[in-house]
Amino acid sequence: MMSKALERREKLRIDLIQAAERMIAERGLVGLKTRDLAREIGCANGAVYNLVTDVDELVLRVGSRTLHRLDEALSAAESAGDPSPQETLVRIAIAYCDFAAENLELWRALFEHRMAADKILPDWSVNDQLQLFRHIHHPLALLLPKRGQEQLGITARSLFSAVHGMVALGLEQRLVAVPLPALRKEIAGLVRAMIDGLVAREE
Amino acid sequence: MMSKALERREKLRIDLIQAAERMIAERGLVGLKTRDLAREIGCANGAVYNLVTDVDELVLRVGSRTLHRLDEALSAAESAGDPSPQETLVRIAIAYCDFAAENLELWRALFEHRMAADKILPDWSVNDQLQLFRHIHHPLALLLPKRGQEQLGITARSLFSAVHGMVALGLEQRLVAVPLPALRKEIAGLVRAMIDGLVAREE
DNA sequence: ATATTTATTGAACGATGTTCAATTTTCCTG
DNA sequence: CAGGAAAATTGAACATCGTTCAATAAATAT
Repeated sequence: MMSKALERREKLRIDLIQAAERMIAERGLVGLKTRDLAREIGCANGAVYNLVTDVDELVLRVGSRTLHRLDEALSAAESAGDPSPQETLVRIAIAYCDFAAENLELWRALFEHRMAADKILPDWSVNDQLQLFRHIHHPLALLLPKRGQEQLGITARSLFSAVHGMVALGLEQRLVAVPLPALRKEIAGLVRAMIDGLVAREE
Repeated sequence: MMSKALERREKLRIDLIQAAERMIAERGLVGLKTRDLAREIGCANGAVYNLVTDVDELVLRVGSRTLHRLDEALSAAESAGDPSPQETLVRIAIAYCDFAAENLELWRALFEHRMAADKILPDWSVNDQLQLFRHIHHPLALLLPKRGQEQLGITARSLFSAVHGMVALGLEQRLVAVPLPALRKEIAGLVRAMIDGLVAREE
């Protein structure tokens, strides 16, 4: 039942996604071109649309891979080192910063990509994204024991967003680019301050 | 000396920028098309390039207007209400959030727009952007009297970036959209926590 | 008025994402 | 294994962009 053809298709699909990943990493989201992809994986331009319905889908598939790698990086930071919740949250924030710096274009693609407003993004893509807050949730629960799950989720999201903002503007070279070590130090300082403030207000 | 022609040109240029502003506000940065602009201001497609060298320049000009309006909104928030530095900073953060919500596409265009890597952005555009941290700088100086100008500038930038991150991810409809009142409340809470934490660490 | 300088035009160019009829390949059946 | 059905692949064609530029029109200077 189409085994040979399906195999080839599947292999090509993987090649395509990897090629897209390389291309985004090297030239940014705007540097992703179907004709270049086709040439790189050895097929016709139109064949890309046999493997993927859209470039949108392609970008989402690359984004899924990026999110999973990011998830691994945050998991590693979560478990390694000082187990106190404060320092765990600081490590996670620094790990987020480092991942963004080391995977700048792929990380940017996660947020820069805009789909047509009418198209809804698939479930697997949504789930990928929501997993990120998970890492913050647990240490934060230890620090803020009086808060319910709901409130905790919101605060986790806020904390994540705040760090994201520091990384996003910090790595923007358009303005004065902040040197990475300085950025890491700033993030650590502000995360500690936020935690102190949150814990103090809790009591 | 070309007075009639220069007048017309100048009027057209203003029309063009205003039309671009409307178009971005209505359809986002991706909805900005030179042919639509030309039709709207009543000139040929190619004439757009007599008024502006690029669409890049056009986007930057619209961005400059947006930044100035944002600046006004933050200035208003800075002076109105409780003059304590804590509450002033909270008001500025909320004002940033409100401005972003009310000018969503124009505000997004400030950050979504990417120029070709080789092109350098003009001075007037850089200056516009650096003004924003100014609003935070003064109240923060009152709260952290021991810090020098340099350190203060960095912290101001971090605080701004953190709020920016909360607004950016909070207004993203791709994930679970946070209702605006909830977002405002979250921002106020985290800003107060950050300030408390920063002040406590200062001593 | 006429010549010269300048501004405006809109057709054309080169990319780009996407589609689709024609072709080639793969698979199933007798 | 042969040969027709089914499916996959192709690459030319389409629509839409930003951008350019020779030709035209307008404005200014003489």
